[in-house]
Amino acid sequence: MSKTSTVFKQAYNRCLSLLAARDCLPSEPELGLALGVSRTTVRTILAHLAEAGVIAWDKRSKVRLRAPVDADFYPAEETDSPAEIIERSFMRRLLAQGVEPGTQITELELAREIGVGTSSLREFLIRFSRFGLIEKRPNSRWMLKGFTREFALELTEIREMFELRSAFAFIELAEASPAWAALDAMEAEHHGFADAIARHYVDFSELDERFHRLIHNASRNRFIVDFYDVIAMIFHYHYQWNKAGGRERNAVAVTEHLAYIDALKSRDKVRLQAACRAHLDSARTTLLRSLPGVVG
Amino acid sequence: MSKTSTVFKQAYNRCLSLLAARDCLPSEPELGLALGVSRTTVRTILAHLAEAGVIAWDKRSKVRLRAPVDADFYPAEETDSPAEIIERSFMRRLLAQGVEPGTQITELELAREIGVGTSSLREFLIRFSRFGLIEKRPNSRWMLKGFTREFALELTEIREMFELRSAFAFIELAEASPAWAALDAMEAEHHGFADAIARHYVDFSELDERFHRLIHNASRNRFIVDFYDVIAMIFHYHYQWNKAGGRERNAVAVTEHLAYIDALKSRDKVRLQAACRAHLDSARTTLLRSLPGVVG
DNA sequence: GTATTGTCTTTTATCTTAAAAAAACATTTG
DNA sequence: CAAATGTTTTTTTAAGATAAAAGACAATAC
Repeated sequence: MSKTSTVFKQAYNRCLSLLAARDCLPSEPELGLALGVSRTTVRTILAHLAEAGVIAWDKRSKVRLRAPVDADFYPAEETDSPAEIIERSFMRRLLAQGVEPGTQITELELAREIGVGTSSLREFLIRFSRFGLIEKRPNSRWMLKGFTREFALELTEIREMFELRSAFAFIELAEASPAWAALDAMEAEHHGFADAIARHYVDFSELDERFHRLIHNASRNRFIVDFYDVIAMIFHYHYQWNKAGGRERNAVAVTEHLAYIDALKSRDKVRLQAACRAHLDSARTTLLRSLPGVVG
Repeated sequence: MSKTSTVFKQAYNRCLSLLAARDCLPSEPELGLALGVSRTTVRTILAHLAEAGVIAWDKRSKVRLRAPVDADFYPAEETDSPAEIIERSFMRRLLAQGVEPGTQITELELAREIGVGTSSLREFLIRFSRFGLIEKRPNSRWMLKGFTREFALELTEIREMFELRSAFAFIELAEASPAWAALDAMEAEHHGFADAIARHYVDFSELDERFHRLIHNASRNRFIVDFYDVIAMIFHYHYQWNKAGGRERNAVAVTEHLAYIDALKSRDKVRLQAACRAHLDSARTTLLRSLPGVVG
């Protein structure tokens, strides 16, 4: 087969949502910008919308004929690209189901099980190998190393080095740096969470990631910034399937983040080191406790 | 087309070299181990050797009929896999010729220029992207970030963090650890270089890499160990095409390594920090000085 | 009976191909 | 004539095909 049309389908759905609130659509380049796709895809979308009777399209005029209904949207199963499907099912195997360290995997077999071509799977594995959880011997199979206690310790060791260094870089930023404004905005968001934590705790991981990325960006070092991808990936999937104690965990994290933000604003290195360490320590403890096979 | 037979050709050449010194060959599994290939490939090699009249092969007996001559060997152009060809030509563009930061590259065009298929090239670029020199926007091109001063500074910043930490981990190793014996052996090798540096300076980079990998391994952290791949790659190619001052550079490095080794053996943290820093500082200076467009 | 060889099966590396999506170029419209 | 639309070309994504290489199993030799 060939390239899937998931880009089109996702953008089509987004365009339908857009149409719920408007009665006409902007120019093709503008719409492309809004949907994050090329004009070629925009025109495909417009053609389909016209065919579905949602809009009347004639050159510059794209007028809504009727409000979009649920049946107009492409179902979720069709909007995921093979790359996304592979990532999710692979991470599920690795983190949710848990695999024995040393398990070997073959590209062909895994591709068949997930239902994608070998090339997509192969590219995913190559991309994924930088996370340190799999390894390949040339002309031979991939070896799963497993999400073990050792992995978690090695990961957090680097994370702590990088985050501490980034935090120190942060307080050296000029007063006028947009990072300080972003920090203020995040402080407000955290207070919002502290108030209504019970209702929103599932969404905290997104704020958590944005907060730590803001700090890491202050390092102005691509290796430090990129390494956060590893952490984000692990935390994203691991906690998604391991929600035990999520609520209390997040309440603690919000408090620690607020202390951390305070310390950053004080520009006091001793306070900062203490606040940062405190948060990283509790993050490590939480991660280790959630691992299978560890009594805690 | 299909998989290339470079594994066979390389192993065939190595087997011919082996035959120069022996008058018969060992069992198939043993030979496979010696050549680093599977028995399937061993049997292909034996069949070809027999056909070329180099050996007489009948079951367990593989007797040499004549000494291999130059014409028996596969030429160098045929023994490189597409993956190796891609790596070399890509690195040449990037480091030797130097590219403007921000240059965009298309997979298809580059594949045509190098003379390989798009999938091989694509896989290389994905693998290479972890080095922080290229970046990709989905459904669009790759962007070369260039081997700039910023890159060199970001790279050395991490390198210094990791190496210092590894060096401290090294002196905590048990007396019985094989790493100490390996360090002694390397010290001797360094003394060999110090004596005959003029003749061998081109080979120093190999010893340099082994030395630093020995230190990094003491960290027992896969992220630190893996990161040395980035450094090794950069140093390998960069100095290969930038030999100016190589001789003096290596003489200095040997002296610094010996001081570094001494400091490790003393297990004195203050001395170690000084020796390690001194070497890393001069490595950084050398790298920065060799960059184009920097006066120094 | 263990190591070696002979045979067969599976898997990887690589190229080719097809459709989707982007990008470039040409034409029209306000 | 600048911004939009119409058209064509190029490039990426994804799957499939094929020979090389690895791996597994059966048969043989010492």
